[in-house]
Amino acid sequence: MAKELSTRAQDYSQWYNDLVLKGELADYSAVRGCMVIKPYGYALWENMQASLDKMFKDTGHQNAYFPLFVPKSLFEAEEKNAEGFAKECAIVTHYRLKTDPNNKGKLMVDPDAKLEEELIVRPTSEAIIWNTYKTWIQSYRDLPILVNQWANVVRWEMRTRLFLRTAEFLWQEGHTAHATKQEAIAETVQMLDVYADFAENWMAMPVIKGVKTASERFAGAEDTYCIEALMQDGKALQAGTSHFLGQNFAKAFEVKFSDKNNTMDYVWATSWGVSTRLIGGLVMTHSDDEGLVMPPRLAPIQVVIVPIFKGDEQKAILDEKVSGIVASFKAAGIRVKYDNTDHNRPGWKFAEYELKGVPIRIAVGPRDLENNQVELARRDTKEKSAVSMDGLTETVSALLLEIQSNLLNRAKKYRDEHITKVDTWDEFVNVLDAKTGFILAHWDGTPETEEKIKELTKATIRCIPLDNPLEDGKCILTGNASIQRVLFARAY
RNA sequence: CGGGAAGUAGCGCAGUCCGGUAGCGUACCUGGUUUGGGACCAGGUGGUCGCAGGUUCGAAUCCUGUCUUCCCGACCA
Repeated sequence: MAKELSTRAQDYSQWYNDLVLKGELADYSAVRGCMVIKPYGYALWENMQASLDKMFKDTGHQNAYFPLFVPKSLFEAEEKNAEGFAKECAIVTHYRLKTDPNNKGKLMVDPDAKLEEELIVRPTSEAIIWNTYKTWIQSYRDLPILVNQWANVVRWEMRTRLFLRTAEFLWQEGHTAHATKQEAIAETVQMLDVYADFAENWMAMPVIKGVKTASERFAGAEDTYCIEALMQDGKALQAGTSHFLGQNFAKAFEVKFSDKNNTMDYVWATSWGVSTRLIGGLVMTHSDDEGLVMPPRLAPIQVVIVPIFKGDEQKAILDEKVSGIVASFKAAGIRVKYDNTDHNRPGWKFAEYELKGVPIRIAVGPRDLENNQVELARRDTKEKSAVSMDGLTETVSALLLEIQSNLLNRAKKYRDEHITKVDTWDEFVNVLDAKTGFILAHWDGTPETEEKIKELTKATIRCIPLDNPLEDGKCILTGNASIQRVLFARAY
């Protein structure tokens, strides 16, 4: 029977959970705050990884892998970084269990197996990586180091949500070392551009590039650049960050190099990352009340073919005909699934693949064979049309591109309609509550005002957009002088 | 971590107040009829009621503890 979904209007949070669970992206697990990523969800992640990984390599980076555990003494070396993450760390204190003498069949932590030094399960890897880089770097000839790792990290969040905030999540973290400040800043900006490119052109999720204010900055960074996306409920999602770390980690870990003139200097650093949170962003950007909507470039299944038949004889004819179509699709690089299972009827399959967000559905039955055509349905607009079997691969390839760009345009239109310039406090509060979305408003530049606004409205400064025009104005809260508008929103 | 809700068959739920050995829908299996938007008929399989203690002749039900999840806050990518 029907898998009932909540609608966005009814209950946005429940709608999101329904899509993730019933669309079979992920499941809850027996572990607090940790989810099981199911094959369909993982296939999506693999497609994201593959695209990003290629972009990293095209910009000169290599993959490596560093340990899951960070000795406490290393973890605390960079003070601000340690402080920032201290409240959400999982810590390994023992290395052995033993059978509990007072409780048959149960295990207990062996008190004799206490570690000399606790190990922190990495919430991020700067510490262990910079401790390693120390041994890799002596001369300017060793620079730059351009390394990325695909890994899992653990942050003991108080409140978790599937993909958006889980205690363990998958991500990539790039960690680079440079001889000059300018080069490190250029790297930070370059990777931000890579993220923005990926978000817009693969995920079809428009983003605003910007710089975080001091209070929203990554712990241990000089500057945090970010991409901010807007979800359908009008809340912002930080989709990726790229940090200019200055010489903070080099100083904390004593990483120096000698330049051409044989003078010693600390190394300049960057780090940048995106996570499985992007999947949550993708879901909330495109999906509708019928289910997920996958952008073709990342969709695990781009085209599903549903045969319509009565009896084995018709099925055999269709199988034969469709196998040619499938081969042609595959040759053209199209990810296609032919669902000729007999235990679900066509109507069931239609609903199921809509829920899964497959961009294009092709239905083909005896009637179509007579007319040398198929029925083609697109997920983004729900339009159905009869198209010729001749040139079908080209038709489908072109339609996938069109759906990809339609999704981006649709999301961009929504996003642009939800960027509002306001000049007064009343307007600010009204827009935040009624219209929602991003708000461009003047701010006096002080952390105190930023904090006060957050307290009063739950809105935060998402970023100072990179291409921000300078413009004299008055802070919406204090009325003090301001030189530019900044981007506010309520956020995930 | 504070406030609220929940955990019973793969999934969605009833039963819990008032203790007596578990039920409905769906899914699944078998057979048949079906198949262009979530099929129908008949017959079946499947649960130590989240977990651990306790009270009792007897616990899904009462008591204590604990784990997980959802929603709203504080914290965060």
